[in-house]
Amino acid sequence: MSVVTRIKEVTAAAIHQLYQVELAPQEVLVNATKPEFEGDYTVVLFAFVKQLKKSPDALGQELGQYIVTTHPQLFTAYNIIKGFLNITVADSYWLQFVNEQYSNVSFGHAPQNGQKVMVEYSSPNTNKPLHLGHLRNNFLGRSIAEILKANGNEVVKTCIVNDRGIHICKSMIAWQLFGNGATPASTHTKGDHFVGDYYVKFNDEYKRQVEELKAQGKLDEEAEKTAPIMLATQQMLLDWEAGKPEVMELWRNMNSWVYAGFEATYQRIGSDFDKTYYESNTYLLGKDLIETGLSKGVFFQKPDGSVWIDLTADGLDEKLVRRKDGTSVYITQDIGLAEQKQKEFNASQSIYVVGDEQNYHFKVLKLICQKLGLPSADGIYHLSYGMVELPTGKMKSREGTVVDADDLVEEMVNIARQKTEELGKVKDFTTEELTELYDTIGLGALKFFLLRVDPKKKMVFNPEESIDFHGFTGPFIQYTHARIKSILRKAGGEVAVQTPNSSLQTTLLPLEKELSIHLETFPAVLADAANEHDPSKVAIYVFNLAKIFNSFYTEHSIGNAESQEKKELRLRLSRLTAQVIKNGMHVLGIKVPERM
RNA sequence: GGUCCCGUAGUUCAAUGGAUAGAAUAGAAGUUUCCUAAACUUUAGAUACAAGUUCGAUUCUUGUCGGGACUACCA
Repeated sequence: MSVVTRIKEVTAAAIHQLYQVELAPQEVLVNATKPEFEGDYTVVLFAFVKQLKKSPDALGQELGQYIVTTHPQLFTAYNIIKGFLNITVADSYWLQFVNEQYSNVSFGHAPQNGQKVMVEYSSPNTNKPLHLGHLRNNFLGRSIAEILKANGNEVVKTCIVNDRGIHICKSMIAWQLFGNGATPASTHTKGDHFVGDYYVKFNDEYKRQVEELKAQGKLDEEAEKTAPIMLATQQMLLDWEAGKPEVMELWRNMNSWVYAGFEATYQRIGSDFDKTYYESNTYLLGKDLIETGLSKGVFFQKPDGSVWIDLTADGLDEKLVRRKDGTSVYITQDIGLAEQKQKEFNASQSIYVVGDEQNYHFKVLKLICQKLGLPSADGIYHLSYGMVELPTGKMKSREGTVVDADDLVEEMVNIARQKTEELGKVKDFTTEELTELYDTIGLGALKFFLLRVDPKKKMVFNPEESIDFHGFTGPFIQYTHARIKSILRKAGGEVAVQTPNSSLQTTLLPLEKELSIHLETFPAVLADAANEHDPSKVAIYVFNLAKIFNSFYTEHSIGNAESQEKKELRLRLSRLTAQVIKNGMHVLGIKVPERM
C-alpha cells in the first residue's frame, strides 16, 4: 500500500476518533508537499474546516498530533502552514521500500483481477496508407492495452478493417482504367501506397470529368452525379454486393496488396491484434436487431418505411437506423458488431480508440445499445482522441500536407542514426546492434512525442522542427536508462546483497529521498493511467523520474559513494529506477537500450 | 441555426477547486582531470477578455471574442 493511501486512511481514522465524523479515505486530499516547505506530503484541511467547525490551525494541530503519535514509525514530524498539514515520512519507510522492491522486475504491476477488456484500435481504410493521425491511434491503442494489462486485466486487442464500400471501388476502377496490370511487385511499391495512389488517380480523373461536363453546360450537381467514372464505381459496388466473380477477384487482389503493406507498417511500429474483423464480413450484422428494436418499441417506423430511434429525450436528435429501401446504415453494423464481440469474448468493457470527430456517433451507439438492452452496452467506452494538426491546420491530402506514417518513421530512424554517429559512443556495436538501436531511438522519440499529450486534446506536429531528442522526449529517458545500466555494469552487474536488507540504515539525502518518493508512486500512476485511459500520465511520470535521477546522478557519486552503505543504497535506487523506466516505457510501447 | 470541445511563457505541453500556475524547447549565463554532457546548474518569460459562485478559480457558472469538431437515407 502506498504511503499516500496510508495518510488518507490515517487521516480519516483520526477524524473519526477525534470528532466522531465518518469520512471515506478517498475524500482526504493529499498532495506532494511543495519543495519550499518542510515535509513530504500535505493534507489539505480546508475541506473539513466547515464540517468540523474548527479553525484550520487547531484542526491541523490535533490531526498532526494524532497521526504522528499513533504511527511513530511511519510519520516523524508535522507542521501547519495556512491550512495545510505537512507530514514528514520516516526515512526508514523509504529505505524499506527500496529494499523490498529494488530487484522486483514487475514492480508496479497489479495482480490479475479477472476482468476482461477489449481494445479496438487502428481500424484503417484499405484505400489509403497510414498517416500521422493513425500513428497516434495505434500508439494510444497499443499503450492502453498494455496499461490495462499491467493493472491486472485480460486484454483482447481488436482491429476492424474498413475493406468495402464505394471508396474501395474507386481505387479498383482507377486501377482498371490506368493500371495496365501493374502490381506492387512490378512497380516496387509498398502495397498500401500502391493502392492509395490509384485512389488519388480516381479523384483526379473524377475532377477532370466533372469539369469537362460543366464545360459542356451541365450544372454542378448533375456533372458530379453523371461523371462516367463515378457511374462505373457505383455499378462496381452493386456488382461487389452481388458477388460478381471478376469484381470479387480484383477486390481480393487489391486488398491483399494493402494488407501486405499494412502488415509491414504494423511490424515496424509494433501494432498487433488478437482478432481482426473485416467490414466485408460484418456489414450485414445488426439487421436482426432492428426488428428486435421495433418490437420492443425502441425504434419506430416512419410512413416511408425507414426506421429511426428518437434520442431527443437524451439531448440528441432522431437517428436513422434503417433506410426506407431496407438497407442498413453504418451504425447498424456497429451495433451488430458490439453484440458479436460480446458473444465471442464476453468482455466487461469494450474500448474504442477512435478520433473525436466521432464523439456523436459513439454517444448514439452506446445509447442505442443500452436501449436495446444489449449486455455489452454499459461497457462501451469511446477513447476519443484529438486530431494531430500541423502548424498550418489540418492535414489535407489535396494540399499534399499529409504526413505519411512510413516516411515519418524512416525519417525518425535516420535522425537517430545521424545523432548517434555524431556522438560516437557505440563504435563497437555490430551492424545489427546499430540497426536495432536506431529503430529503438527513432521510434521511441516518435511514440513518446505522440503519447506525452493528453489523448483527448488535439496536438500540433511541426514537420519543420523535427522531433527533438533532448528534454521531454523518449531518447532523454532512454539515455537515462542506458546511463544507469552502464553504472550497474561498472559496479559489477548485480547489486551486492552482502548485508541483509534490514540493516541498510542511513539518513537519506534530499535527492535520495526525492528519488525514493517518486519511485514509490509508480503503481499509483499506472492505476491512474488505466482509470483515466491516459498514457500521458505514464509518459510525464517517467520523464520526471529520469530528470530526478539525472540530478541525483550529478550530485552524488554512486560507484564511489562516501560509504559502503551509501553505495548499496544508491545502487539499489539506480537499479529500481532503471526497472521503473523500463516498465513505464514498456506500457508506452517504447524499448529502452542497455547502451546508447 | 443546433450540439459539443478548445484558448496557459515566443513555441510545444502540465496543473483530482488548494500554497508563490509547473516542464520542455527557443533566449541569456555557467558546469567535463571523476560512474555516458542525448546530461546538469542558474536566469528571464504565461492563465484570451469581463462578470459571478467560493475562505480560495487555470479548473465551476454566465457573457464576449477567437479556433475546431459534429449536425448525411456517406462509410
